[in-house]
Amino acid sequence: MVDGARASVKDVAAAAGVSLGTVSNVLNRPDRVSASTRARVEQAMRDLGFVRNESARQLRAGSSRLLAYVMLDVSNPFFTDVARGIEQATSDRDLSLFLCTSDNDAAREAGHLSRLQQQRVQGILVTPVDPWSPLLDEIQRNTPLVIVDRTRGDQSFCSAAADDVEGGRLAVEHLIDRGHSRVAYVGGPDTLGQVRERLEGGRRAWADAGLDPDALVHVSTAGLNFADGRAAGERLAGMPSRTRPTAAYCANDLIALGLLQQAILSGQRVPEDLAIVGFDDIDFAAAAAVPLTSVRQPRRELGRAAARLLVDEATNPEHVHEQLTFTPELVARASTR
Amino acid sequence: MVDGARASVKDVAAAAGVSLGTVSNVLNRPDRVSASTRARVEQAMRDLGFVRNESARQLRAGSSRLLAYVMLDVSNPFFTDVARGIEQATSDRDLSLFLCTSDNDAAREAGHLSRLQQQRVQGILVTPVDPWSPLLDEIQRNTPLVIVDRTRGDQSFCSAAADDVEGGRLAVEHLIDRGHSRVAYVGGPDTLGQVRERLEGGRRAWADAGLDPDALVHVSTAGLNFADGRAAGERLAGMPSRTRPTAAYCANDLIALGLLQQAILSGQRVPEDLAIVGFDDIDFAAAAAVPLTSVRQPRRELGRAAARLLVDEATNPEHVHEQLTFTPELVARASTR
DNA sequence: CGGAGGATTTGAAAGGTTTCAACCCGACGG
DNA sequence: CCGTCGGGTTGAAACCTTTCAAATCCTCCG
Repeated sequence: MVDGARASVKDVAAAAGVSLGTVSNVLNRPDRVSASTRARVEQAMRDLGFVRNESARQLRAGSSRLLAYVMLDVSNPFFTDVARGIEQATSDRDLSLFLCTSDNDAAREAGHLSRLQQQRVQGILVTPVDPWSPLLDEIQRNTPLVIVDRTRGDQSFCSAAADDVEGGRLAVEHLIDRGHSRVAYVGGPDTLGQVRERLEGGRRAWADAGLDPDALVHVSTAGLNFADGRAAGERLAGMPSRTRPTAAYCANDLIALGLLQQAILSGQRVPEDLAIVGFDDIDFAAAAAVPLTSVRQPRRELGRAAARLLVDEATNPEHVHEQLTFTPELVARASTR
Repeated sequence: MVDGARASVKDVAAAAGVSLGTVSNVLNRPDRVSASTRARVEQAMRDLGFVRNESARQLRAGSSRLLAYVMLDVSNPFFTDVARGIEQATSDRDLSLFLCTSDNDAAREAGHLSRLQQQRVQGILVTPVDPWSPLLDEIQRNTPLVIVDRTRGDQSFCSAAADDVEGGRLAVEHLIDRGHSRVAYVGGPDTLGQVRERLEGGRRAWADAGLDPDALVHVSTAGLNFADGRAAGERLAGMPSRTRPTAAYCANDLIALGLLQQAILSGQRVPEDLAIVGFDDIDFAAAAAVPLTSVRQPRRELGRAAARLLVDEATNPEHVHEQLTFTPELVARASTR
């Protein structure tokens, strides 16, 4: 209805013929102002196209209704599902959620974290590139922060994550049950704690079954994407058939799907020639042409729980850090049947 | 290094023994302050753990360095790819990008838009639930706004989108070339302009080839997801084989993938029994077990272009709205071969 | 008709930063 | 030795809201 310069409460007050305080009351405690005045003020707001200036509000009131989730990789459906879980838990409480993406880059992550801190957001959820980064401690001095899908061993942060060791155990036990005795673990880089833990769990199951440790080979990949899975598939296919693993346990579903595609392209049958287990159970896993056996993490629930922890940390003065661990679950499908 | 109460410029000034204005200069025009003073101030900042209050900065300075993209559906890789394109274009200019997700819900979209407006973000990119919503016009009165992956017919907004009619034509021409004469268009709901346009293009190709209009059947779905694709697959499979289409052209890749899976599960061979064409060419399309023929949209480029338009709208006083249209391209793969 | 008490409304102060005109001071030219 | 110049520095004003104690208005009771 109007031009460039934005109307302020003052303008609205003038237009409605009331004082500044009354306009603010209409905005924040509408019950305290008489119906007729309120109507007049609201009309004036519409006429002038008034939009509350959140910066000023926040500056004075000192609180923001903003949460943020700094995600590692938007392109991985696992993280977008977690984000939806978070959103579910926050929309009830009329908090709004902003998503940022670090794209696995520590510098970008740092940039986002520091901007969020400057914005004085209520709290931050983050799946960090490196959970041990001292930057996280620094942020937490001012801003509630919860780690998602990762943990530190100590009690220094709230976190919500799945038990990766247990997940690895489930995956490999399943393959052992299916009679496999030469298995590849496909994943990397080893700098990721998660990649190591998922392997560790697998190794334990392997050892418990009394199998030859050397028959569980680690095929290391550069990252955790599709393309990495395909590349690993080629390497696997290149192995002499005597020593070639009959099953692959992958550090996540993207890798598993890449591997699956490569296997099919090169004429292998899944699961007869190569059984495949993924990790995360993203929707695309069930929907793959050979539906993928995968270790399911409760992604939505992970997000919801993390959001709850954050809200508690932000609002409850007696908050103590809590490390939630979710138990994963094996979903058997055609790729190992 | 310190406790609850946050240090302000004033505290820093006191600690460093300088005036308030000098601290601000260190922050904003470091060249104007002598090296020794600057060092002293910076040390004080570190000691006190000073974090600039962005609300106050923005309130006074009047400008924010924030952009936001309100996306329709985080779970659709198409949109996350667009988001990455946007991010590419913005990170150069030290703008930071926040992502919001409307999840196809007009009310949530409205909430996000209005909050962003209140935050006085520099500009908003949005893939709206309904491009004709008057809310968009209202927002644009105050805040630069660019429509992504949709357009209005008129000149009222900047937008960047692909030519959906042309895409539909490509898809159907391809199927005609492959000898199909009974084709299903799978997609919905029809309230989406995009769903209609992609069909429209297909119809034109169909008509140009002089084929019977009734042989291009519209299998309508409730939404554009995986599950919708599977459901459509079941309906297709239930048709008597005489009239059953030999090919499906899907409104997007998620539907196509769902359909593909359903087809394979029910024992059909793709493409022999059912050829499938998708739309968008998301990464999962190429990686499906039967790699999917799809109409590629330049997703990253779409994002980048939209971001450029937005920056221009936000900074160039002589800005005129521009509607960018990208030409899609057919990528033929095994699912139609 | 006076006054009590509750419902409304008012207006100034405060919140942390940036901006900008004014000020200070040492150096340099004359 | 004076005047000027310019780099550094200062401090008050301004940005827009919210908050809160104080003022005002009404209604009702005695």
